[in-house]
Amino acid sequence: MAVAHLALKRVDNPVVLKDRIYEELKRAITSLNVYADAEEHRLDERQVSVELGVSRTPVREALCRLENEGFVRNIPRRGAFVARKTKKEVLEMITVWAALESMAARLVIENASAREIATLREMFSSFDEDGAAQARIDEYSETNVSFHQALFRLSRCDLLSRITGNLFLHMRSIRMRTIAEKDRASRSIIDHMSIIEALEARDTELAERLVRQHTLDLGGHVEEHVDWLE
Amino acid sequence: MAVAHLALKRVDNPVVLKDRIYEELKRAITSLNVYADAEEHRLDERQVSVELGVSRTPVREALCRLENEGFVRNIPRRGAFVARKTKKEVLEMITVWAALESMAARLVIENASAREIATLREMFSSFDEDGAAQARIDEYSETNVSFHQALFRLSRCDLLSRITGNLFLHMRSIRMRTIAEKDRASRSIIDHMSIIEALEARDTELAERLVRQHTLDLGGHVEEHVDWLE
DNA sequence: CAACTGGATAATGAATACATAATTGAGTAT
DNA sequence: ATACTCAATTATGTATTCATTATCCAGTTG
Repeated sequence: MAVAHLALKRVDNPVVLKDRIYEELKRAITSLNVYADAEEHRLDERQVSVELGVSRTPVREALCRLENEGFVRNIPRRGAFVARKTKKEVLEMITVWAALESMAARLVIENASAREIATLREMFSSFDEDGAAQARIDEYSETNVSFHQALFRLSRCDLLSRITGNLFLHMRSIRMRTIAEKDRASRSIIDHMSIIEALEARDTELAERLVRQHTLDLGGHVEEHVDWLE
Repeated sequence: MAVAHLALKRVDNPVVLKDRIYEELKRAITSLNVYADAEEHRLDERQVSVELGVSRTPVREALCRLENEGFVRNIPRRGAFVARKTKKEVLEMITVWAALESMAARLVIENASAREIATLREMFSSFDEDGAAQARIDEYSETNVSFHQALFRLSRCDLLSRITGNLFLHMRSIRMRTIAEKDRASRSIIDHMSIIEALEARDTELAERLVRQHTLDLGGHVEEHVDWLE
């Protein structure tokens, strides 16, 4: 009897409820603008479980994970709340980000091909004219995020990408506001071009310094101008 | 009736079972030498809950958190296992560590007093003679860890400390083995002294570079000599 | 005798039930 | 009328139960 040689793919781990709930809650939490209104966003376990059509158990496990990642704050006997970062915490996130991304820049120079680095430049090709970034600020903001994510991807270090992934989510609402402010976009695009040039020139020290400074500048901006964080 | 103005401290959150179980499991996991023997360490939910005298629910929540922090690997319908890092993952942890600690060095120079920096030097005072570190290798290893932790503490950045705290725990068993190897201790103490001198001189760029290189050297050592990681 | 099939067993994922603590509102007293 | 007390209600923390799935062993067949 001939054994059929089927091209079988390894079956992916059975997706469990708690993971899907985790994903869904994370999506929901990161898409609502936490800093827009003053009131606290409470996550009612029962309500969430009813809305998702599941019991409280997997919801609680998802909330545990989200709490550990800093998206949710759980107060015993009081319930779960969408976490709001203090200004100090935001500044610390930016500091960590600067540390990680400057290391990513080093690794990009070590590991990425000229072709790959060129893709970074191409991302900004449609913003060549003066003021284009400012004019299409939403679109530019997307590109901006993509640029930073690409930097981490090209570093070939999964852990860097993973840690930063959550930092990005935390920073999203904050970033959306700051990047939209006057004169930040044009400044930002100049920084990015300098970074790309340093990468192309394989100048490790320069690239590292530029990346770090670019992010720390954001920190300085937040420090000075953001007053809507406690 | 006069209202007494007592100096009241905010009452600490009621400690809940899942948190204590988390602490206890984390302690137990990080103290067993995962890389010593080949067999997988399985965490039986029922056994754990019976041993701790609680139900499975808080145990599961603790395991969720530990999984999220990378100490436990949960395979659906199979159970929880103590996570073993691959060589790639260890090298990535070291990379992240280098990134964070070199940033910490910058912040130490910004934020720490001369007195505080001096405490770093004092930590090594009892290892002054040549070979002392090598002779009392266990004691030196403790001091070594304390040094790095102190660096993060003096950076005044809680987030840096927190992220690194878990990295340290992950690295503990690995570090214990590598630091004990021939000639690593004396090399290590020289590095540390150079770092302290750079901090004392408030030479940001030098301190940053030395710290990064010290940690990346550990990475290089692991890359080259550690063959007991998959 | 070896290998495959099928059921028994055991453990995890999810749901439900129960206990405890916090909040809220009504009632009463000052 | 205001403020305090106490009880009812509600929601969280934990335990327990149920269901599904993976593993393992025995029986059967070639």
